[in-house]
Amino acid sequence: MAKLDDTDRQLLMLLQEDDRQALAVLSEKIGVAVSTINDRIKRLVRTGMISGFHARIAPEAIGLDLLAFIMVSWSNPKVEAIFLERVKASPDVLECHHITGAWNYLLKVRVGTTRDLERFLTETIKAVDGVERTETLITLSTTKETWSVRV
Amino acid sequence: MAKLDDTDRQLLMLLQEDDRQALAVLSEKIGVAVSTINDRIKRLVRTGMISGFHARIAPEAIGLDLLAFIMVSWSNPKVEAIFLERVKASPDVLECHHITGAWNYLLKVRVGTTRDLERFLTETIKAVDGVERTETLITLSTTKETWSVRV
DNA sequence: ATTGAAACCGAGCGTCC
DNA sequence: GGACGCTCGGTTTCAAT
Repeated sequence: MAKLDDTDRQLLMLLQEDDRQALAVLSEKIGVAVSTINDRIKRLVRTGMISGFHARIAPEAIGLDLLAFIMVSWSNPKVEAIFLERVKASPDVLECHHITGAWNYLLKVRVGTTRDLERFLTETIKAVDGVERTETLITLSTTKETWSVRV
Repeated sequence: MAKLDDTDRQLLMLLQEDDRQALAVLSEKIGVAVSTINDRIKRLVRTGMISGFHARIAPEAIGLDLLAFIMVSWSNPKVEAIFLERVKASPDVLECHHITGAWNYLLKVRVGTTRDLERFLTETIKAVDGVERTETLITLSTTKETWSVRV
C-alpha cells in the first residue's frame, strides 16, 4: 500500500467521478502539467490503486428493474465450493460476500422481474445441494449507489 | 427504455469491462466501422443507457479494509428524511436501499478499521433521533464484486 | 556537491470526428 | 483528411544525503 500525495488523491477523486476528462482538463483542475497527470495515472494503474475503467450502465434503462439481496446458509462446509462456483458464473450476481452473523453469504443480485428472481433462486441457489435456508430482501428503492470511495 | 440491437449489446459489454479500449479495437471485436462505434457510444450516452465512465479504485490499496452491511430500522416515519440526508452526505456509505422485510433500510459501508465503523455507527446512524435498531454484518471476504450487468 | 526522483516542455503520432 | 489530445523522450528542478 503505497502512500498517496495530494495530487494522487485529487486525481483519484476526479477519475472515479469521470474517467473521460481530458488530461488538459485534469491538469487545469489540479494545477500540474499535463505530462504529470499522464505519469500519475499510469502509476496509479501500475501500482494497482486503479483497478480499471468502466462504463456504468443504468440498470433500469436496460430493463433490470429488480435488485435483491439474498442471504444464504448451510451447515455442511462442503457446500461452499460448489456454491461459489455457481455464483461466480452467474451474470445475475453482482456481489458475493462472506459475512458474519446468522448467515453464511450475502449476495447482491440484479434481474428483470420477479419471475427471473424466482428462476434464479430455484435454478442457481437452491439447486446447490446442501443449501438450507435463504432470505431475500427486495429493494423497493435506492437512494444512493455510488462507486466512489473516500480517498 | 429504447431497444438495443446486437451491436449495442456487445458494445455495452465491452465498455463496462473496460472503457478505455480504442475505437479501432472495439470496431475490430464487434465487426463494424470505427465511425459506427463512435456514433453508438455517443447515442448510448445521450439516451442514458451509459450513465458515466468511472475509474475503479481498489479499496484495500488505499486502506479501506472494512466492508459492512448495516440494516437499520425505526418506527416513527419522520425519521426517514433525516436519516437519508445523513446517509447521502456520508462518504462512508456506498449504497442505501429501502428494503422489504424486518428492516427499513440496508446500507453498504466501506471504512478503514473497526474504529471507523464504530464512529460511523455512533456519529452518523445512531445520532439520528428515532433510529431504534441496527444490525451490522461484517464482510469477511468478497468472492465477487462486479459492476458489469447482464445486457 | 552528487544523486535520484519527480515535474515540465515540446515534438511526434495515434485517435477521434 | 484535418484537428485534437495523448504519449514519450529529453531537460530541469528540487530534496535528501
